[in-house]
Amino acid sequence: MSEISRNGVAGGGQAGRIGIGLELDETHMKILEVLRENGRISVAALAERVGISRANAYTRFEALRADGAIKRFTAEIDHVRAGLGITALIFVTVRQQMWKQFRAELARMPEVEYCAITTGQHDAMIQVRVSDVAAVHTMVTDRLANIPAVKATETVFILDEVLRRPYVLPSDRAQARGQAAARAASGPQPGAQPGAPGGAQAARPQRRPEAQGGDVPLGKMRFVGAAEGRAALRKDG
Amino acid sequence: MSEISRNGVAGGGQAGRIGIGLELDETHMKILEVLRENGRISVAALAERVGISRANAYTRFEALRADGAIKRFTAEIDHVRAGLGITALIFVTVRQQMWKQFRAELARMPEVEYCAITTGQHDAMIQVRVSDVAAVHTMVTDRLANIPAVKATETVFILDEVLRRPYVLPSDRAQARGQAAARAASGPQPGAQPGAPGGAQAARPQRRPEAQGGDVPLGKMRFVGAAEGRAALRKDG
DNA sequence: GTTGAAATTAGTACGAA
DNA sequence: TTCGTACTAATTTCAAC
Repeated sequence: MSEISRNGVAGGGQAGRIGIGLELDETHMKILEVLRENGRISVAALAERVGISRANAYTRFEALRADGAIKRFTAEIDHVRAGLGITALIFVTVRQQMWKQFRAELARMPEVEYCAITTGQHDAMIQVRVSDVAAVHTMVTDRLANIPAVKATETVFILDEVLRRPYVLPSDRAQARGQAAARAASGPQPGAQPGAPGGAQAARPQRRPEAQGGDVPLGKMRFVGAAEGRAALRKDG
Repeated sequence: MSEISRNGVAGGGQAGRIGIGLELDETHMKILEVLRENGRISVAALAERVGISRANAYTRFEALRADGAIKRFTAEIDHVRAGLGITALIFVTVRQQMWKQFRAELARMPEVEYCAITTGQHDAMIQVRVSDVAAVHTMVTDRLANIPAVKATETVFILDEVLRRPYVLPSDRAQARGQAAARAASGPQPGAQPGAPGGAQAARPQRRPEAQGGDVPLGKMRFVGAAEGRAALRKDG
């Protein structure tokens, strides 16, 4: 189990939760959508936007929080303004049976913002934010190199973060499918507004765009599977 | 300019902001730290935790928001509970001079949660969240393959998200450095609390841990530079 | 930049549909 | 379950210091 799944809520008290919890209906999803785009909205305003009563909104809000469907509320910071203008991805190959140590060491590195275990050539990807490129070098050669669990690393720099979206819920999907189908009929629309949330009340046809013939030869697409024994390694972390 | 830097605040009105904006002092940083771990805290409680008056907290809070240092407030959702249990990373090689189109198409794919332009073998990394593995396949072969800008892709699956931290501010760094130095003197402390925010008032010695002899041969560490002409390509997106 | 008081709003508890 | 209302507590705003 990951740290994320173990302690979903920072500072919250509902640790060790197991089981499916509550079933999320469409109203729950609407609440999550609103909360993702504006985490500081008042419950009263939330109720109005979702179209339910205030009391109901309070009940569902608390349920989502307690259930863990909402893990936490956070402010997205402009890292450049905060003095951490350099972002890098470090792909790490981890020595077998040493995941636990790797994770423990990760927890001690505050410059690590995100870490995921992946299939493919490497075992994990970590994202770090630091003040300058020298700090990346220090991070990799001094900090990561001192972890016995780390077998090898590969570092790339992030030049630009094009997109970071909070609109990732199944309901968006249906909407996009409809838009895509419409586009397929009417041609491209370059001026589309990517992040505009206004479509919450819009109709969401469920048509799916059919395959239209690719520009990329399928041979150039690689799906990279897990390295040997990766699945087993997940358990001991 | 990326979408992120162009429209920092979702739904906000302060678009098109240029320039350095306000200088962030230590109090601003404290505010950001608190807000990252609890985006729904009241300004009154925030003032108390930071150790300033309410009026001051309101002023600074608004300044940070208007300046764009706080881009938005959002709720972190448990994607598994929300029905999007599969996360994948797709590394994309983009055809030169077609970044603009690539970005426009990305904006139409709601399953894309994050996209960054990187140095290294590929040009961009996108993170997608979908309901099942088949959807990843569909996404890559049907959606991405139809974008002329996409030359090639490589897909890996995320097996587990070990860490997602909101505690990424320069002030954390000094604290961690002090901890690291202390550890170097007193031995490892496996039971350390990674995400515990309580250390806000703690002393932050600025000592840096010196290099202690690596376990990883330096030859196994790769820093991957930008592909040819990448810097130029950034401008036209 | 701080404190204190007024106005507004948020959160809670209840009965009714 | 959900809604509507009334009640209590808290927050935000605005003033003077």
